[in-house]
Amino acid sequence: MENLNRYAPVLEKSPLFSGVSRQDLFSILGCLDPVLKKYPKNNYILLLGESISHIGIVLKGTVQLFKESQEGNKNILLTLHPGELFLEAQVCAGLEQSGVTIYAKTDAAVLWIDFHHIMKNCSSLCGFHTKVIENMVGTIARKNLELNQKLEILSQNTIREKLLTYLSKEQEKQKTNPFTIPYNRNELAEYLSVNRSALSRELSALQKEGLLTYHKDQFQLYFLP
Amino acid sequence: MENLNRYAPVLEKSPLFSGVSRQDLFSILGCLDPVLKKYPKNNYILLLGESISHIGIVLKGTVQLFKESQEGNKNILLTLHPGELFLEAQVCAGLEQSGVTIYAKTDAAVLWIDFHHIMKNCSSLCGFHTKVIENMVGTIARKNLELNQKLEILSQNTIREKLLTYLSKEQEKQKTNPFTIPYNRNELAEYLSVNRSALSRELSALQKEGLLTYHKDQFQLYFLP
DNA sequence: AAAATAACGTTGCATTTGCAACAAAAAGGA
DNA sequence: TCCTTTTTGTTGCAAATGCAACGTTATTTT
Repeated sequence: MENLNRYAPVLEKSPLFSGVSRQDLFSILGCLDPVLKKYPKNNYILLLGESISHIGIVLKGTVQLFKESQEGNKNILLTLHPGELFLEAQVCAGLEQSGVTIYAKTDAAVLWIDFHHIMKNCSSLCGFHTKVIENMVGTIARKNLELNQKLEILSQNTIREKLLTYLSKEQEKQKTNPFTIPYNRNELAEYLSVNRSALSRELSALQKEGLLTYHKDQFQLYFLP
Repeated sequence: MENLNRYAPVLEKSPLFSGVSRQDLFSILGCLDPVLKKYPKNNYILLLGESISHIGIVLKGTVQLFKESQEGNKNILLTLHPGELFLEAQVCAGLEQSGVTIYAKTDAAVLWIDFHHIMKNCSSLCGFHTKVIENMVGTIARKNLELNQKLEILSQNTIREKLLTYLSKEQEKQKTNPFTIPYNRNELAEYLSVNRSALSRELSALQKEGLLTYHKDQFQLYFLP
């Protein structure tokens, strides 16, 4: 548990513990029986098909979720940063095996918490537990809305429309106009499920037409979303 | 509350109350302070932008969720039947205004339950509450996985792959081999976000190649998923 | 039954996209 | 600094897709 002290700032700002004071945080953690694990850069955290019973909290580093097809193609589903949860939907839905692959893009640390420990009220800490459960529901619900947004992007039928939909949403989220996206070209192409060179082609066409400018992962839009 | 008696069978089989006996059901309902409302055929249940604080349970009729674009195009997101929940993700995520329009396709009845009443344990009924909360989390989490499945389908890059992915999943779900899909061609094309005639073209190609046979909404697969 | 409507399949053509190969630019290492 | 590796842009070509128009088959209505 002492090891966890250094991650207290991350845990405090984690959506799972939002609204919980640092003191209460450690009371709750003592009750949730969490497991801290560390993963070196470019190592797998969880493989497709492995059994799952715990939800994960990223404490350090960048963690990516992939969907692998039988042919071995990898498709980025999510990129996670410290404080964020993963596997919570699968575990809460009662899945027993992972349908995704999880990967440490940088050196990473993950806190694993058994789902049943979260849902079962222990007698002494009901108040805290209620808050944690509420936070977990909220987290899953927000992820739900995010998935809906990605569906909206992927259901556009041209690369141009996918790009404009994605960039608009990203710009609205960040509320600044030159803004930075969290993907390089390859990753963006994977995220949008399109060919990388076709994506580059479309980007320069959009720039030529004056709809936007970009450099690397910096974008500026010249149209109203 | 008496009015609710006639809807007990629907409520019992609703995912929100699964595993709850009829007796307990009414205890819980007394504590959740639900509001029953009826809507005539072809009337709006909720407009875009209206404030939301309650989750809905369809008690009777067919209810449709629409996404409206700025241009006014309406896009069916979901068609709901008795027992099913709606707005649960939006409300649990803390959204205060609706991003969708909801509509009574037939005469309908809806039970509205304040989200905060679900999450706040009342002193006397903790056991029931825990079950209801668990059900709600599970429902949102499963919807989450469904969205992930649709994302997997839409992230395939050819119509052929989208079709085969969709049909495989549908076949596995139904576990019978000549099986029936819930869409006609137009709806299937919309679901897969592809052109209808291109879809037909691909279907007959697949049939010609012996991978499957079909007639209307009946499909039979000749490959192992 | 006849007529009208809707659903589905087919096809030619224009556009979009994927693919591959290569060039240019940027980043990282020795 | 120089060299290597990675990232990004460019382009020709083939394949896939959207689009539109039309014919056929099912379904519904009168």
